[in-house]
Amino acid sequence: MRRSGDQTKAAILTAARERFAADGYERATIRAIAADAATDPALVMRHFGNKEKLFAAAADFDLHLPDLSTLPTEELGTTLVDHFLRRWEEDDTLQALLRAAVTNEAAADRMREIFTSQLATAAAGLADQAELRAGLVASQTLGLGLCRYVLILGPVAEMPRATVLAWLGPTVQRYLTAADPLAG
Amino acid sequence: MRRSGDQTKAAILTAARERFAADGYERATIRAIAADAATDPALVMRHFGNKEKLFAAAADFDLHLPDLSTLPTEELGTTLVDHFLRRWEEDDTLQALLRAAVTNEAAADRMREIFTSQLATAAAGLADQAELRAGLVASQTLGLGLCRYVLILGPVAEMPRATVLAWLGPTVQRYLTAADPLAG
DNA sequence: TGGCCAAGTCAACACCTGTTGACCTAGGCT
DNA sequence: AGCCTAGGTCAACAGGTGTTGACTTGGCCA
Repeated sequence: MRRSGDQTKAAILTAARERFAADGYERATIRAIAADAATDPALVMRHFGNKEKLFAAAADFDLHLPDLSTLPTEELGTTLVDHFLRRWEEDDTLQALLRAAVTNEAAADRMREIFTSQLATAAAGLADQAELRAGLVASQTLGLGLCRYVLILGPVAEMPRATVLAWLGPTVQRYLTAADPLAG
Repeated sequence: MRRSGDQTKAAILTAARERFAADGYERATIRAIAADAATDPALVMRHFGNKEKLFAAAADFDLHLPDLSTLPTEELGTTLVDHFLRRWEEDDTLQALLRAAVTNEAAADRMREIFTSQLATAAAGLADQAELRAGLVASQTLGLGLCRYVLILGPVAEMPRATVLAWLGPTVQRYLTAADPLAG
């Protein structure tokens, strides 16, 4: 029996996400991805054109942020941190994106779009200076993802979920809703 | 006139730091580094042995954290954030280290040592759970460096220094000195 | 002056990369 | 049956990589 085109394409996509997440853009080779998907490098090219487009397809990502305006104000920060943790864990995509973004301009562009536009849109309506607040939240949540899932810094990686929420929740909360500390 | 061995060695080291910082470990090639240092790839090998050792030499780094116990308690956070900003800006080393650490295990190891041991040592004496607090501070400061200097997220990269200090200072301060929010 | 050694040059190696094009083959269609 | 096409295989390409070894050259010392 032979696989359908869509089946192989999906297998390639999954393998690509795993490789990009584990190795970054340049160390993830088409040959390795093809081998993981039990297929031939040439088929990868036929399905996705070239390595850049394969990455673009594998790293398609949306934060799927909840509507923050319907939440009780005091739970904002914790809810958001919890959401980020789940987004990191349920998928290899964010890890692939971050590992690649550090050396690949296309990946960096996508990160900018995600952590600037998407976050700023969600932050709008809570307080003024939505973009600045989105940037602050990005700095803390990306730092968490970097330390916990990419660099695997002992204390951060081993921290129980509840501890992360208890410490970072208030930080994100403040970034989103507190008054500008420089005003006045 | 011919350069001394030490002069070329130093030129190579500088070029290597810049290339590793700009391109990451795999995209920074010995040939490019040699060209930047106006020398020959073979000389790079003679001076440093191989690429791994060259990176190790180029990414030699110490946070040089101030003694936190002598500081007024309420300035702890701001002082530390300011110190990190300066450490990122005065040198390409931290950027080289972070860009490489994402795909290179040796670089990741060094990052772990720096942002776990060095920070935990400085945090000891301020409160209990020094390692946990070091991890929290690492997540915020590395996130800041990542967003501001590596990914260059608009809002974070353009934020004036004073704004960074005003927002992140209190966060770091809390991570270092506040009581465990889960206790009791 | 002649010799010696550090410093620099050059060409090649073995290997790996993305990518291409020619080829084969299973299996549903008329 | 026989064809046609989607799916798969294979070998090769051009280019770039870290690394090596043999060679040349400049400048100091005896």
